[in-house]
Amino acid sequence: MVITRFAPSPTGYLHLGNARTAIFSYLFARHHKGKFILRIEDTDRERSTKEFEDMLIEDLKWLGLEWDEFYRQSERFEIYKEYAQKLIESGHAYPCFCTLEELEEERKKAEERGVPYRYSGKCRVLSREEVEVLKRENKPYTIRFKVPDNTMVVFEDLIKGHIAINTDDFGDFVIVRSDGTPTYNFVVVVDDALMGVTHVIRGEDHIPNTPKQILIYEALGFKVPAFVHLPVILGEDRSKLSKRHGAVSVRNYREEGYLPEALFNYLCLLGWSSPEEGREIYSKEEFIKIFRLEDINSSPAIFNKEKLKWLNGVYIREVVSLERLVDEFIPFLQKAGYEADREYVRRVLQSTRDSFETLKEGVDRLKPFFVEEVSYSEEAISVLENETSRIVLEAFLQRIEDIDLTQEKVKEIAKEIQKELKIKAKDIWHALRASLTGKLEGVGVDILCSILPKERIKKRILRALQLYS
RNA sequence: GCCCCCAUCGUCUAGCCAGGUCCAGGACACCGCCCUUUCAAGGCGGAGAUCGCGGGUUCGAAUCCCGCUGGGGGUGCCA
Repeated sequence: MVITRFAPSPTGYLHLGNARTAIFSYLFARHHKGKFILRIEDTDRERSTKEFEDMLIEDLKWLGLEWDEFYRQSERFEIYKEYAQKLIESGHAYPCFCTLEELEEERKKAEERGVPYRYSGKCRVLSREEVEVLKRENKPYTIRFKVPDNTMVVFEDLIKGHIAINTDDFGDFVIVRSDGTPTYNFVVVVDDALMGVTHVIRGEDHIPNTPKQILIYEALGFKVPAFVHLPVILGEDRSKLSKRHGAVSVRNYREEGYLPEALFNYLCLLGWSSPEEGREIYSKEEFIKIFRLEDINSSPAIFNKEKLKWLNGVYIREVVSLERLVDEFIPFLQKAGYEADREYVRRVLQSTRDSFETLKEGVDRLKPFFVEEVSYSEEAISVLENETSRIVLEAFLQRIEDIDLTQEKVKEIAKEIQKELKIKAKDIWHALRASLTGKLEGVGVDILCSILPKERIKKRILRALQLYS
């Protein structure tokens, strides 16, 4: 059975790159009817917080991911301790009493001489007696993994292919900190092995860690899983997507009014392309059905907000159901301080959902449907100040009195006014638009009139008349 | 510095593994036209890549090989 996992550390909001990694892991597991695990990697107690963990989980759920098992590394320290002990006993690891300062010194020296830095292995040769003495003196120590000299560690990455790295490139590394907490490269192996993870899917920034981990798998007698290193997501300037590129967390996009399905879909399109050439819109279920690792591109992709936005627009106007759209839209309305009953919102969106690309943009564009009174732009005011506008508005008011306003009816009335009063169509619509929306651009006036309660229409026109004619 | 990864329109990509059907296809963005009461949306069309560069191999290379360059990542008692 295929088992994959997503293993974020709760040190910030869910990053787009991580979200994509999670999605691919999830899709791969579901495609193979396997298991998907969520594991919180909070071994770094300094930087990890419960708040971020909660946010991470919330955002993952919002994206539509569900997991079959959940773990938190901070609750598994006993297990790691046990395996660290095993490694020491089998001679694969040893205590290291070097201080941070000593190591810094070594590093600096290496740099000065222009040679790649590796831990010297000073403590590797300490005798059992020396270790006992130092321990008795209560000297703090880390535990280091003993890395064999000049050995090629080789693995077949399912995306990158054959990768070979020489152990001399890294040297003995720390697996347990001096405060007793285990480090990433060590716990990730213990957990993946114990949890039966078959495919380790993660960002390519982990490639250099992989040989270290393979060495631990082997030392512990665990089966080495398959590795899948996803290309990273880059910002416009081709450097790794990060905070300085602006909105980079799932949360940001959620708050901007992006639909989870659209973000999910877009993230999948970064680096993955459908075997059905040309098709880009897929539901989660469809993705699960056709997702294959072979279709993942091995080069990094630049995140393009424009395309995400376009895709979100596609979802808003034609993919999600009206009811879902209403559900998603209402919180944004409320946040903007507008109130409206569900049925009204439903009617508004039914005829306007094809004209905006994010929910936030939608709220802005549909303002005239939800506010009591509008405020006028300079251009709108200058239109309203025209004599023609006054005539149009008065004529319109007169004619809507006993009529049930539909889009067609509004157009009819406009035509009547055009004919009878010899006023250009453009001027009629301009006047109506200016008085009803306070602007010269936006939703169709006929649509607005067919949905906005007549009392409000009258009130707005009257007010415009009062103020500017 | 050292190690590793990557390289097709501005961007995401198809094609590359199994060389000819590719003077390179699609999507976003861009430009133009149409629709139209405005702005969007939509429809139609256009421009945009000598496939990073240089060598090979071959009758033939985006596709195979070598070198170079460029970009990215890693180089932690972070993950």
